[in-house]
Amino acid sequence: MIGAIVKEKVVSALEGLFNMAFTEKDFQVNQTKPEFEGDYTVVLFSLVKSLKLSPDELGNKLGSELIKRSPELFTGFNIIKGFLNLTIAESFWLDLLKENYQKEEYGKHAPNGVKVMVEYSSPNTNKPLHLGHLRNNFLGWSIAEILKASGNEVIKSCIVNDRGIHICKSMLAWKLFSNGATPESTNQKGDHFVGDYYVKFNDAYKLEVDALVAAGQSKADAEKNAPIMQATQEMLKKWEEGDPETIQLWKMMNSWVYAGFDETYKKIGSDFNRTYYESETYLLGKDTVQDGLEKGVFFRKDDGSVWIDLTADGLDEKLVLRKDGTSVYITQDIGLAQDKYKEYGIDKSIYVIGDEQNYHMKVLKLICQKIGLPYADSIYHLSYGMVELPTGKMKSREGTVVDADDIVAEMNAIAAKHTAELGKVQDFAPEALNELYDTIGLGALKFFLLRVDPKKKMVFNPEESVDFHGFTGPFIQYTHARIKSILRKEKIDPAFEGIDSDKLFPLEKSLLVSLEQYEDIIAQAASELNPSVIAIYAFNLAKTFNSFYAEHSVMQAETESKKQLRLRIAAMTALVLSSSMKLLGIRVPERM
RNA sequence: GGUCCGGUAGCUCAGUUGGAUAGAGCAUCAGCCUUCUAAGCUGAGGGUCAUUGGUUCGAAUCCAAUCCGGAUCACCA
Repeated sequence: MIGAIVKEKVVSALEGLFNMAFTEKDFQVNQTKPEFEGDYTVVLFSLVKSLKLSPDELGNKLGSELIKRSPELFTGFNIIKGFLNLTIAESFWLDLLKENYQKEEYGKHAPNGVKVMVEYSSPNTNKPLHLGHLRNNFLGWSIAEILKASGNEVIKSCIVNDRGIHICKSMLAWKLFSNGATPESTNQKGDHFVGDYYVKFNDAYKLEVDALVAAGQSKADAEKNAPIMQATQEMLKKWEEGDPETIQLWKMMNSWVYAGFDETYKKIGSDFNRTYYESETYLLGKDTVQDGLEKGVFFRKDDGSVWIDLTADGLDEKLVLRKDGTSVYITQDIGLAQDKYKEYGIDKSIYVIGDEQNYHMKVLKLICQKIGLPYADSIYHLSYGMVELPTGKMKSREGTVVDADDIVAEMNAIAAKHTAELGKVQDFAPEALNELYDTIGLGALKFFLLRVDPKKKMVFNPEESVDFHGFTGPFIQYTHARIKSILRKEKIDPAFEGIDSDKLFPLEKSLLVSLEQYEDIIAQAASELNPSVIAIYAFNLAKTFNSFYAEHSVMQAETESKKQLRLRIAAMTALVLSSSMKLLGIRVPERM
């Protein structure tokens, strides 16, 4: 905000001085580096040339003019090597503090009337969630919150991949190997239970393939001819024909999985306003293809299959309907994109999907544009990188996946261990302790997965990643708890009026400058669709507060005025820490 | 091979869209708990920003080429 105000002021000062038009793009305004005096800096180089002045001359003119025009905002300036460093009036920072130190909604933007759908999570019903899914869920949830905070109306959606050959694999394995076992009978979480049968299928399949290869078949033939695979194909056919027995088995196993997912979602805090099931959407989009054929968007090949030619866009030809008239992956995505519009009238659509689908999403957007979907230009693929282990990629076949439920439980256990060692909350009741472990453990995990740029792949080291010191969630939570401890002991006097007369110490000022930026940070995170912007901001704010905390006492402040000032700064810092962590889906405790 | 993404300290990552002496955390070393919570604070060491060339007042950032890593280019989803 203040950055924008400074720019505005500079533009009008320049126009007044030189009697010509300027825009905010003609120069840059940055925060002044700590080693120089001042708060915000105008970079003069880009103006020097056109105005034919030396940087010093221009700086002096501009600096004086700014102070002359806005003495209430600018109180001083200096020029160093082409940089005009401006000092902002203390009253500006103090007013900001006075107005906002207890405003819950501080930093949030007014509604902008834009409706956006965020689709995320999108699980398969044949295996439990793993670490990669967690990154997806945390990203999606956080992006939705950030968009809300920046004024958008947000609909969180989820598409469940509940049909297809892979689902039939676990169904068949259950039929063959379970002897009627259920999650209840084995005391297992439903998604893990079903996931185990998916693994059992693959084991059995591999044995059959090996046997056929040993008997002289080629690998490709063996993979096709393995009896268990053929039985699976048969089952998929039955499912598509609506065979009651198959459908019933499918429903039963899905219900197990959903029960497991619900538990995990509840634990990690994911929720959705609208859930789509692929079993209900997989036939969508065929009409659109017919339509597009007539309009010439698609074309039919001799064998009857339907394609779109994207070579002009630098891509290939892409199939949208098989020769037998059945649809493919992209077909239903086209249909679903239209349904979303019909149901909600959305202006934007964000898909949180891994970067291995960059090509697919590019094709989807192009097709939506060509068939004239109203919001097609605002389809955005929030593409995120894989989560890898120090040993390399996670591979389910090699048992190197980090299971979501396991890692959440492990983080809780570590939180419990640290908390016990520190011994600060021994008076907590057991339920309160468990809640605290949840808050800290999950906070550490979420922060770890959200603090890096989504599009980058990341390494998760089970040993090092669970650190609770430094650039972590618990560090910020701890800072919040520290502040709350002060505020429990010393109350703010809301009627106190005499704060203005005091000169701010550098760390007091730094905190206020940081707090002032919160609104801009939300806007930046929303426009970049990047929660790490928030994470980095919250960390820096907490760090500044901790330095302040070590340097200055709140309760033993030099004067009553200083005490009231610092209490307000502390309260507002706690507020913004809590608010920004909430945008990441992370709770902050009162004590820890 | 085509397309896209990435390469910054021993490790994991920032770098405000071209600005001041490239910054954090972890790890290492040295200090700080009779004073508001030490999950903290202060300081030190650690860099050919993959390489080469170009653009200009000025490049980690923009352009070109090269090297390395990854993803993708299915009538799977």
